[in-house]
Amino acid sequence: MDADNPLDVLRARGFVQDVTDENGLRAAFDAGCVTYYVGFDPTAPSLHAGNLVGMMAMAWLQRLGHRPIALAGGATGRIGDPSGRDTERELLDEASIERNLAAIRRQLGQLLDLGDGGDGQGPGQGPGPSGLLVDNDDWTRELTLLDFLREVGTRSSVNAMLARESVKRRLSEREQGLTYAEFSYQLLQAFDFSHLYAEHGCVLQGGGSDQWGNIVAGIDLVRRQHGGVAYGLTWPLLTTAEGSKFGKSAGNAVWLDAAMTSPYAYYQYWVNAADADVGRFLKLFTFLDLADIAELEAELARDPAAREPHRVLAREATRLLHGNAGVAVAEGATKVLFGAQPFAGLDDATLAEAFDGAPSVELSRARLADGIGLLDLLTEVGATRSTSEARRLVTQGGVRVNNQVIDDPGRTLGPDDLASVSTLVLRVGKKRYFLARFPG
RNA sequence: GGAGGGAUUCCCGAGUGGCCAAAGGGGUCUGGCUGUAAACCAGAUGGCUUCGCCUUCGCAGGUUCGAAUCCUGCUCCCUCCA
Repeated sequence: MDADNPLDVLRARGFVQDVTDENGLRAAFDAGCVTYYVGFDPTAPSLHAGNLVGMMAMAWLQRLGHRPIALAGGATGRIGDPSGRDTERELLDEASIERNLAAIRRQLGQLLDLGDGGDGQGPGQGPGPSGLLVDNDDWTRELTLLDFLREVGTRSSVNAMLARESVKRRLSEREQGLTYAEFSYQLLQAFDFSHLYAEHGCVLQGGGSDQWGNIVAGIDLVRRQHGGVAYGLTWPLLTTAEGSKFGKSAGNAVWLDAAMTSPYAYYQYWVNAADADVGRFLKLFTFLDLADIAELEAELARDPAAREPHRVLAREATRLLHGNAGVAVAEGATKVLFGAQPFAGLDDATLAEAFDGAPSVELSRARLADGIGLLDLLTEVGATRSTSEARRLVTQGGVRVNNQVIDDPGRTLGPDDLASVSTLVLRVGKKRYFLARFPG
């Protein structure tokens, strides 16, 4: 067995759920540079942690000498994949999709060399040739319905389409139904694959395991339309050890955009990984050697309370996205926030750095002088959604001002409560911090 | 086209005239324990100017001192028959 085959590398790290033709793909990898693609939906203003699996898989393959194509689903994103979702996706307007595409391009560039003028410093950098970022809107927009029916429609079996699990489920659920657009999604995605095969010699599509059906549809179309051989590879859809969805923190997505999820919050997400997930995540989301990871896992077993492997995971994951500067800020803030000593008498700059990324609100100094109700402030800062909720939290002892518990819902805050010259630190629960600034 | 059944607070799901802001479970949040964990324990979970008041039980009306509960119409869904 050839330990250097990309398939083995990916499998050893947990990226492989299923492969269509293992021996064929293995041979293709051995034979030379394989062009592969992974699709990303431009339905959000940023990619999120859930997209990392695919991004890392792509980066590994590029490192091993193969050529990535990132496909932004500018066209398919306008329809919505019915796989794994119960309701039809809301359609996005053109402007948002354009904006989202730009973000995807930027973020993928952090891990991959897409040869598009990005910084090219991505850790995916290796012997592999520069990749490509394409938008399927480019070849779908001009396509007429008749062309599509002739090229794709005549080569697609409705019987096969109906047999797909995602379609079957929606058809049997009378409550939901399936629109024609959604039904056609698999053909559009298949067409993407076929197009990339013809244009760029792309012979491999990767995706989450929920994409299996769509990928297979593409492989079929490549064969029927071009007589070509193509492969598919899926990775597992991650859930955390607690069974919750991977990449969600307090119900919110963990975004890759620093403006949406600060480096500190991002770092915290990883530090908070469950013990049972740390090893798996190290393999998936860092480029550390497997041997080093094995060592970390042993360390975790030996002394779980130290949580050193968690920190390594957080540091590496944060570095990939936000660089060393991001790591420094995140670790600095973590030290202050979770350090033993109370942070009294700090200056604004220290506070600002420690809390970089914590939600903050600027309020007028005059209001502070007049006295601001604690409940109102909690709500204004975004910690709570209503005064009632704020009252509950305070009464339950879940609120701290400058790290000191205040359980009097009638409490009014004034200038004396500032932690520094102009900043007041609110903390809800164990780890949620909010800042109120009162510039003088 | 005909006959039944159903729509309840974030989700599931009780509730058939006052004791219902609405059982129970899930989820979530807070507190305790701890390792910034898991498990476990406890409390909370519509809003507000919070010992009280206001708005919620598919939508719109009506009966009643009083309705999530009864009546009328409407919308949507399900099951069976044709």
